[in-house]
Amino acid sequence: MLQKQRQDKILEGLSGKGFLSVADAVRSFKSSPATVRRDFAELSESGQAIKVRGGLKASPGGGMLPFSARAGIYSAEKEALAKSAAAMIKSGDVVFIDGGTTTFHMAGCLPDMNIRIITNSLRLASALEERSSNARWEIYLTGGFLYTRSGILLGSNAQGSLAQYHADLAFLSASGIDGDGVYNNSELVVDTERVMISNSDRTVIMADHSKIGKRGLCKVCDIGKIGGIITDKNLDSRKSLNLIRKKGIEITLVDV
Amino acid sequence: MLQKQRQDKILEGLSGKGFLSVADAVRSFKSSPATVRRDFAELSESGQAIKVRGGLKASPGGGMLPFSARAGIYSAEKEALAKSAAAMIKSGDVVFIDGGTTTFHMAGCLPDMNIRIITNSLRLASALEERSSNARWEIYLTGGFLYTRSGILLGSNAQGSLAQYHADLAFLSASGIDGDGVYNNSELVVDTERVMISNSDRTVIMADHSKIGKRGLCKVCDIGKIGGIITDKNLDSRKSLNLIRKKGIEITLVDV
DNA sequence: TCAATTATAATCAAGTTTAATCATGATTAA
DNA sequence: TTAATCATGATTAAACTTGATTATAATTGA
Repeated sequence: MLQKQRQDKILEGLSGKGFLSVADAVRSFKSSPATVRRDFAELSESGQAIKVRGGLKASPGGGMLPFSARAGIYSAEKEALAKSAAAMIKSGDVVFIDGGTTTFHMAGCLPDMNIRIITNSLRLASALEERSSNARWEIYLTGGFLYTRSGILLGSNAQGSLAQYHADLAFLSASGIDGDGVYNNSELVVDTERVMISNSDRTVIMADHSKIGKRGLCKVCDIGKIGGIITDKNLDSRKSLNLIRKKGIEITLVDV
Repeated sequence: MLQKQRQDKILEGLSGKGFLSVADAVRSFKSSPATVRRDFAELSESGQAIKVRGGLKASPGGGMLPFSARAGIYSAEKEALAKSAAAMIKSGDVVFIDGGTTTFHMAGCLPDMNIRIITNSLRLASALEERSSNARWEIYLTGGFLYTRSGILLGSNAQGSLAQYHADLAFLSASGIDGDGVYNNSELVVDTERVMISNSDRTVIMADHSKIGKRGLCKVCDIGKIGGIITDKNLDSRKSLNLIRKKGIEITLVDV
């Protein structure tokens, strides 16, 4: 396996579990400990993860896969979720759109209305820019530090930028959601998401079925703060969903 | 098989898997390793993929910058000015880079050092992001309203973001420059440029020969505020340049 | 605490990959 | 036709990656 390929897979594994031991990596990649250590060292050097004794830890800004690696996952579902989310937007609305692959799909299906879009995703802004020549959109991007693997702007500057706006709707991704709260894997992402939630009238979580009933590294907010959830019908069990519904959250189930 | 055909197929394969090794490509296309490498190098040069040891990796943008960002921007002069500008940067520097096609070229030639780059150009940030996996850069983007024709962030939010930083060097484009001052054609652009100038130790204007001795709609600043000018040697007349030199501005003349 | 265990960093040789160079044949323009 | 340009494949020296080895450092548990 190519070196870079292996390193991307390491980051992928890391974003799921938060930690990867040298021994596990040796098994998964059939490489020698020396090679695994060198990979860990490089990823740590370049700030994409943190080397600790015995293995590699996800960095605080991590939990974010290389965008290209995630973009393909469940894309049919994500596309459907995005369509459903876009349908909630009315002319004149101001909307926050979070970074992440699910929300990214909204770029392709936002209605041609008078809307203002505020995002911290470089990718989303780029994609919107391409389509915007015919559309009546105003696009605002937050400032901040660019996390180059995910194309998201984060940090205090991003939060400060967001705090200057108020939106009718906020569309957020999540790595997990259950009857208790909403979760995501990166601390820094969570920080900006909290600002979006508190500065918008209604928050909608977009999460494909694989996220329902799961949790993640960081809790974004109590489930009560959420206005609605959009997910797809490919759920294994409706148990977690019913728990969420009991809390009075509006759930939109999408056919794929 | 034709070169173009082969490269298209390479990109096709890449979008599915994310990786293509030299060895695999040699098998699929029945070409020599040398040819495959040349193809990989070209695709990487043009930003459509990323060359890594052993093969080719899908670009983090999942594919592409906005088409307009790639098309018709290249020019040998701008490339040369950008190289000369990049050579001024030292490790540890904080640099402002203005939006504009000349400064955009710096994305391709910034040195692999520990530098922090602050820009209000979405295109530049996107281009930098694609190259940043190997480099030690920290990229900051200003917030603000996205001007979709130019991919630049402007407005009070952009100025406010910029005002929070201080840079060693600021690289600015201009639509004109003479013995009196520096000029640009958009008020909003000029507003952000003024913030860059006042918040940096040294301002360098990047302007090809056609801009020397010209003016523009808005005056950005007095010529005295400028630290240096980078231009090319294809000047018709050195008269304006001498006027500028008399004011004590350092002028870098670049061969094309 | 100390010794046993485990993890790491440094070094080296073997194996790969790469960039640079050149020669060849195809294509195009003068 | 001739010259010029270009894509291609072969060759080779240099650069890089890898796994093994070994000495050093950190952790563990009695």
